[in-house]
Amino acid sequence: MRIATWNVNSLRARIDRVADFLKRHDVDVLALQETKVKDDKFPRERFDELGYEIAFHGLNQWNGVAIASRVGLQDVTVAFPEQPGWGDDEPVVEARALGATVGGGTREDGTAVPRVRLWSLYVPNGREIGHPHMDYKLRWLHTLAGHAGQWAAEETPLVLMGDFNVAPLDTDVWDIAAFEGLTHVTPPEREAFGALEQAGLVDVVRPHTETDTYTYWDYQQLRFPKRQGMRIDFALGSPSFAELVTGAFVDREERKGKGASDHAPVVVELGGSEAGTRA
DNA sequence: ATGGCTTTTTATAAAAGA
Repeated sequence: MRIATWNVNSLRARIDRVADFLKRHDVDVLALQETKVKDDKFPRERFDELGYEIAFHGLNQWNGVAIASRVGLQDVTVAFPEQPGWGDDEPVVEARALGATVGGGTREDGTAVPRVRLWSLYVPNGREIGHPHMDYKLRWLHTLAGHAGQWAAEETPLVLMGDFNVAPLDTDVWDIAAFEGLTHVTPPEREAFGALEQAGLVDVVRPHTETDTYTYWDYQQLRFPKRQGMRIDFALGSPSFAELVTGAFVDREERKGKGASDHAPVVVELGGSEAGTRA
């Protein structure tokens, strides 16, 4: 079974790329972020045609998350408990978190599909050090981490996937010196990301990738051809999920060409359960 | 050079991204 996550930076602008990606890599489940589409304009027909069930949540042109699955899609949850909102007087809980349970059935060939509890997450950017959005980002991550331990203790393997907007290691950016005074690499952000790891989650992709593997390259300054990127998109799994993982990669090809998102998809390969392993 | 790119909107300038 293959599960992927991708910040598409507008789903409607890239729906053909998404369809090609699903086919090319034989992806069973895809978590999307920054769909930038309100629910009433979501291109659900495209997923129907491709044979995927789809859950989505978008309030306006900002943010937006979705989960597509061709191995079942159940118990969809919009937002996590106590998810912080954004705004002065009446904070709005933005479209940044969508949970669903996928898999759990049997394939046509009789092999078992692992059952997985999945969250598609789009962590607030933070904007600038000292900006209220940074406080929002930190509260958002710490609140999420406050629930992660309990979720990870459930029987169903858990994975939090998405754009975390934090580069946990200095080597996760192309030049740490160039990030002096900028967001994504500050100690408070790394601590907030670390809280998820302290809750028992592990990065299931890093062990399968090179140190200089990135998931994001700025549209400006020719960052992609210069290989000047950031690793900020992750799949954090519970121990039981991590045991299922047999491989992972970043699809760098998706960042190439006209009409690419500034993020590349991250793909996680799962082996079968005891009941059967897919060939 | 207070930008350089890309997307959205009941647009056509401003916000957001990172």
